[in-house]
Amino acid sequence: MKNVYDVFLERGFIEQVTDETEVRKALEKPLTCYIGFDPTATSLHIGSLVPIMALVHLQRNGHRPIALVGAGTALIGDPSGKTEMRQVLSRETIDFNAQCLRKQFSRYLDFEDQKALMLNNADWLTNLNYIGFLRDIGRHFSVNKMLAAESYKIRLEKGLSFIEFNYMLLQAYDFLHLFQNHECVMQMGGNDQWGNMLAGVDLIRRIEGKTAQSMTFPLFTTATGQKMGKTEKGTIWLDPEMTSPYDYYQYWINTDDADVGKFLALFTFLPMEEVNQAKSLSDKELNMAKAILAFEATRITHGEDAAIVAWQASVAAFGEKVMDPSLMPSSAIPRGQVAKEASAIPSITKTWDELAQGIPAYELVYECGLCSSKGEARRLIAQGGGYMNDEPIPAFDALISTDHLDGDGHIRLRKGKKKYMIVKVEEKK
RNA sequence: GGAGGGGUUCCCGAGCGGUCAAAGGGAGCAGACUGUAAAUCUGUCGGCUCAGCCUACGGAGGUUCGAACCCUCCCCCCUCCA
Repeated sequence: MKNVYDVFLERGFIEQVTDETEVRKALEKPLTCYIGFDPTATSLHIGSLVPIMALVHLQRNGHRPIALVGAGTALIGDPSGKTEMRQVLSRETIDFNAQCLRKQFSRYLDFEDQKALMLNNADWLTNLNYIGFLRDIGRHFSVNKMLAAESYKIRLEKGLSFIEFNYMLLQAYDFLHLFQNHECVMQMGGNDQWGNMLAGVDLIRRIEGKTAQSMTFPLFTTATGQKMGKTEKGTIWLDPEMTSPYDYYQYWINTDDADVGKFLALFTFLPMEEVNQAKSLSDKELNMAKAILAFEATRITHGEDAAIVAWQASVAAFGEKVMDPSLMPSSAIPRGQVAKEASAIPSITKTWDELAQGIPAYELVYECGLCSSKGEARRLIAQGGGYMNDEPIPAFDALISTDHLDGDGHIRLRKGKKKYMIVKVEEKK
């Protein structure tokens, strides 16, 4: 079997490693490796997908991943690379979030028979005794060194409170705790965590006299320099209640050209030989590759059924697309003719009577959520960016009524090129 | 605790008594061009019952016909000193 290290390497997961040869060697045998996740919301978002995929790769290759929910450390807030102190969340909120994340992880990892573990650092951190902690752990840390750390630099200019300054000690302690109690010898995480992770490796060396390893992932931004998973609609969450599978799919299909290959490697399990095809694609074919990326990514997070519905909805909204069967054949995306299925396109329902009277276009555009204010809706339509059934809406106050229903009893509203909304009507009584 | 400097619209940042919903930039949105991408150019960019009105310049008061701009108190941030 291939060494996971090489899988990580060829798929672009690696930014820094403590010791490349040692890590590769260690990964020849099953080992335990952890990644921490912050329970700052009830769902993870696309930003956490790289670490999640890394855990899945580990498990698939016979290792034991630990997903560590940082309910304890979230009480402190990591100052690394942040310009300001983080909003402090209440204990209750954090605990609730931690519970939600547990469920979420089960979609990606198999927790049967301890094949993966999910732990919460509140279990050991909240019981620490202050004096004991200072004497056992605190004495191993040099303030001089910490002050020099890159991750604190920004904050030294703007102010760093003592509570945050301790974050590094706690994360290091986590690693030590997992090392001692769960034979965890490696930590992975985003590159912004490098300093905190090294602190853990260091602590293990000082206290246990043993070597642990860490590895960081690049912090991905899109080719346009945006953070992964942020759009004008807000964060792209992994929870289907918070971000619908259709929106999730659309996020991926809007990937920058330059990112398609990279993302296929990171966010799908397609074999690299097929992923590499993407590099030579352009125009229509590249768009197909984007559809495959979107489909596969949606499938991993929301399941195959949801992915198929999203793909059909996309076809319904943006037109027929027949998938070339030779393109990335490992993908489960349906090939050939695709049924158009509009049900995943967001919709609102009006009663027959309401619609029969006619509703001014800007009101309807606002009401269905395409625009966040009526003023914006007016401007949108006045500037020609509002469409009904693929025709520009002639005036902002043009009346939309039952006359505009199509054969399926739908009115399709569109904002710009990509944002669709369907207005349905209740059956006439 | 003391001295000084600050807090402006999503972000940065100008404004320092009326012409200020507030320059400029960034982000966002739309149009043109395209490939549901990028870049570029154009427009737009607080809300509404939209030629008018309402809400906004850390908070609360005050001066004034009129305040983001002046005064008082409070809160927060930064720098230096303890």
